[in-house]
Amino acid sequence: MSTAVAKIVDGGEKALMRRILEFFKDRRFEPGERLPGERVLAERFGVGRNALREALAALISLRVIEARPNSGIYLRHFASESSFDTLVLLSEMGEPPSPQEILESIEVRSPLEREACRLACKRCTSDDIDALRQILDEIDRVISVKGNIADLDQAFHVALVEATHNSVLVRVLHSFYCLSMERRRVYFANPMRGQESAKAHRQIVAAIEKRDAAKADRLMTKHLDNARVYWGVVLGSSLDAAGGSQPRSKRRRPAEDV
Amino acid sequence: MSTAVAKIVDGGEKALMRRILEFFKDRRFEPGERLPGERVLAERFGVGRNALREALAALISLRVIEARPNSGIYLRHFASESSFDTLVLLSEMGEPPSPQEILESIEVRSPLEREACRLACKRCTSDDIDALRQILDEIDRVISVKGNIADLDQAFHVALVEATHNSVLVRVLHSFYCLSMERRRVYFANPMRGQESAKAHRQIVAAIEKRDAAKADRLMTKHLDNARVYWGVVLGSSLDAAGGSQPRSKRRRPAEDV
DNA sequence: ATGCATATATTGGTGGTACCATTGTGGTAG
DNA sequence: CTACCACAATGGTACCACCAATATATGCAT
Repeated sequence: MSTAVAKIVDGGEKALMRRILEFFKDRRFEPGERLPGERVLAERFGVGRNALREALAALISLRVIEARPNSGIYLRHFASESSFDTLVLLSEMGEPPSPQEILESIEVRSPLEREACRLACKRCTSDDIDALRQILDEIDRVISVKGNIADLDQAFHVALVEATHNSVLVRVLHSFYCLSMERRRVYFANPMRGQESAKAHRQIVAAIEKRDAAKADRLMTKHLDNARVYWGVVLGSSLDAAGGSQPRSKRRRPAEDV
Repeated sequence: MSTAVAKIVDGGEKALMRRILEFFKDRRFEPGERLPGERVLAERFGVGRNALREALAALISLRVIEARPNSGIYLRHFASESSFDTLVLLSEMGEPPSPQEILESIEVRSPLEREACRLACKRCTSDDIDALRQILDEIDRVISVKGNIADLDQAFHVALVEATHNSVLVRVLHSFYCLSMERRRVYFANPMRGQESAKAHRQIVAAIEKRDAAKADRLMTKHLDNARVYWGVVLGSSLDAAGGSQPRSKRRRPAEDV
């Protein structure tokens, strides 16, 4: 859905933001460096100062740049200061994350989702469980007609994290889900993965319902590990052994574990 | 620093964004609801359409609203869809997070920082260690003159997470650090806490240097627990028993299970 | 009364201009 | 060399006119 929305909005601001960010990369602007004035930039990109300022406002809100009145626009430290949602926005406007960023994202998601499982075990209500079960049923239905459960998979994970009743965690993980939406769609193009996923989901929900945090954690770890390994292989990375989960005794390649 | 920067930028867009968000709250807009047109909003807030659109562009980039051409502006689902950085931006413009959000943030930070410790043990370079030690020395210097180490504390945590060489993790945690900057300053107003913190930092760095992930994790857990308990007490919450980590007496090892 | 076609109003998107307050700079007078 | 002042450049803001697309209203013809 977020993609569909993005398509709607796309015609506007975001294309310009992308061009601006590419401009930064091309020109090798250093963090802290002052970049051309608004009027110059507007002319350079062939847009009015108005449209440019809107794009800059968005970039400011994402902490990519900062504007100092009567001085200029300055590039912030890119990798560390700019918000994670910069990546989300970029991916929404068609700039796919790099393989590196994908694997890094999975690495960050894992401990968060595991924490979500543990918290859900502590705090979930029967309503939360109902919501999860409803999504599980819907997933089964879609699987039975060989549909793509990408959206429902995200809905499940959202519902799960909402069961933690921690709105900050919901927001953070929601950003991750948006970031990986395209990849999720590819992943679930294979219906078999949908079945695997559905099975794991049911087990996780059952563990949460029984308030068995250890089991829920273990199941989620395994569940996420599948995706991590999959993308590690697909992207041909060597990061796989450095994933977000701790050695679960077996299934760990000591190959490059430190 | 981010606060200082915010002060510089403050005069501009952000005040308007805050007013808009307050307007949403006051009017009890429901998610998905269409809100007044740009021209109406501009007049309502007594600003030009231009300034309003810049604020909207920022809110769009944070996924608080979405604009559909030839249709209107629509409010997105607030708690789950809007980005975590919305909170960061709000705090930068003087809207402090609620106690609830503070404790929730700590709850999310904890597993991330623990993961950062583990990853740093695997991947940190001697340069990373040097950077950390340099900050530690600087912290000692400031403590010796009874200064406030809030900024340095953040620098330490940033340097630590940078030692993971995971840029996504850096971005996410950086957002958290920005969000809690004001509180950190309050916390370290008491020099004793600075000393406690410095000691814990040294132990953590030592553990990381020895690649002892279990110990680093344990130390970080304890370190964060101090802050969690502190803020739980200060904010008078009952959430403390539900925090991201277990009671210290239980001495959890890295990923074990719980 | 119905139904289709046209006109109108409204939407967000964009470019342009003029102006403000502030600041940095550079030249000039002392 | 210093002090002062004028000027240029900055981002911040407002207002305007227009566009393309849409939803709504209108009106005409059947």
